[in-house]
Amino acid sequence: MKFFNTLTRTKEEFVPLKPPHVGLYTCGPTVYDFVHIGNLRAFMFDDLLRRWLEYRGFNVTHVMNITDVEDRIINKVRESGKPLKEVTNLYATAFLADLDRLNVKRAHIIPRATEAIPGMIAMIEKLIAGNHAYVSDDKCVYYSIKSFPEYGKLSHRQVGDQSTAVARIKSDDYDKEEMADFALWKAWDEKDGDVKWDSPWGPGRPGWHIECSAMSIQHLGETFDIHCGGEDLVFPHHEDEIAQSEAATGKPFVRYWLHNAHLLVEGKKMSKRFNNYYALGDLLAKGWSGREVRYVLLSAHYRDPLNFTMDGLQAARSALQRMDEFLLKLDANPAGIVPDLQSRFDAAMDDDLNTSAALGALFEFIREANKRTIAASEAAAILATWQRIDQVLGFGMPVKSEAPAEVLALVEERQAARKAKNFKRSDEIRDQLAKQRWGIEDTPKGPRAKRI
RNA sequence: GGCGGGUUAGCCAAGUGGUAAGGCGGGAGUCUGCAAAACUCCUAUCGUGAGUUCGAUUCUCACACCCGCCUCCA
Repeated sequence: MKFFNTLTRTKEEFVPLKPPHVGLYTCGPTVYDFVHIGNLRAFMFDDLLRRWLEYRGFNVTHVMNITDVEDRIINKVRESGKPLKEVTNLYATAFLADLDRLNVKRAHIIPRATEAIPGMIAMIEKLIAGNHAYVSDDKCVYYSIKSFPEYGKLSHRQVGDQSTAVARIKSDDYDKEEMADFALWKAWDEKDGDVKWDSPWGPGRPGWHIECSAMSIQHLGETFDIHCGGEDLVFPHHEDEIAQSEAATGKPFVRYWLHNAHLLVEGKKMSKRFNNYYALGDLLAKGWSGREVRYVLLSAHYRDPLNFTMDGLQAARSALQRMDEFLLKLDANPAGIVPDLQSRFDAAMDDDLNTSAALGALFEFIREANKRTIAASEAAAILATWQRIDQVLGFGMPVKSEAPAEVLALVEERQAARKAKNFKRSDEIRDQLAKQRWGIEDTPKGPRAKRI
């Protein structure tokens, strides 16, 4: 099993620290608004990775944080006049519901930043004691980049490089020793209202990066296996996490860093301005299912930009119908050869989670299987394999819809009309059933009613 | 300006130093009373230019366009 590690920029064989255990930390949302389809791609990727590890027999501990204190949240609190908890609970609850609708597995542990502040303070104290951080005149605490020579190893950039934007930009807001230094603790300000916690440096709130260091270490240990996030988090967020964590513990922080690419919507950067900004709820309101969204999000490799389109959703709907059709008929029909479905699927996924190739293997299998008559014993084997694979893809197995008695009566009536060569009547009945979303297939074994 | 990613058929999207998976859509058939489902065939010289090579879509170098990061955005 190989994964592309951002740290080394190469595909590496994955070997956990303590097999079969795997510690997995994935960056969760900042709950200041409903998540959008781009955010969801990241969480889908986390889910895929976690499912693949479990499929491969690893015992995964999956931790995903919820960031419930941050500038934009504070803005929301101020604008709405509602307490912090109320604002963050609203969006956190909606977020988890979105995950459910996409059939994303819940992380085993979902810590919230505001519940982990003592741990963050302890870590900051450790950093100050080790001369990796300093308290400024404005009562903020900053991390000193120059105290960590390896800073930049994840994002592969040189700090202090005059060509970087960071070096060019002037900061009037904060009292940092060096531009690239980042806040570990932000002193309370009037505009923060009630949002504040006591600390050895006075009231304030934690900086953004420290929460992930504190919470991941608390739940997974000082060195753990995998840390994920969107590619935008590589710098500065994850770079800063490394700096804080390794300076505080003196140990390597994360062994494999995996980052997913962003997506485009209808070929363009997603933006409210382009009218192509979608939350999951927007798509569901248009009649798409979570399953269809899931399919689209899994159809491209996670490290490539994905073009999310309405046409793509339609294509996903058709593709899923093809799968369902195959599976639903399987027990009645059944398998020549269950060729290398499993091995091809496994090989594709082992190669840095190549879902496109994995889906390709599935469809090639469907075509081969559809060509032949399948014995019942083989049908059972196929279904068992498919169910195993679906533990990873998470589309769910199709459920046969049982037609109600009145539909079945019409089906029989139509069949009688056909026997009597009364095709006008039989077509009428078919049209009538179609209006009730029931389709008919005339098979050698007789008519089959199916949901359409 | 720095770093990174991308550019494959109408759309989406894998992949390989020896002329390119899969899905969707479209066209033509088989089957069917007609359909549906399924199956068969057709639907790409892999952004542009040059180089390396017996041979490149795949390697190298330019160029173009797109995208991400470079001040807390997945």
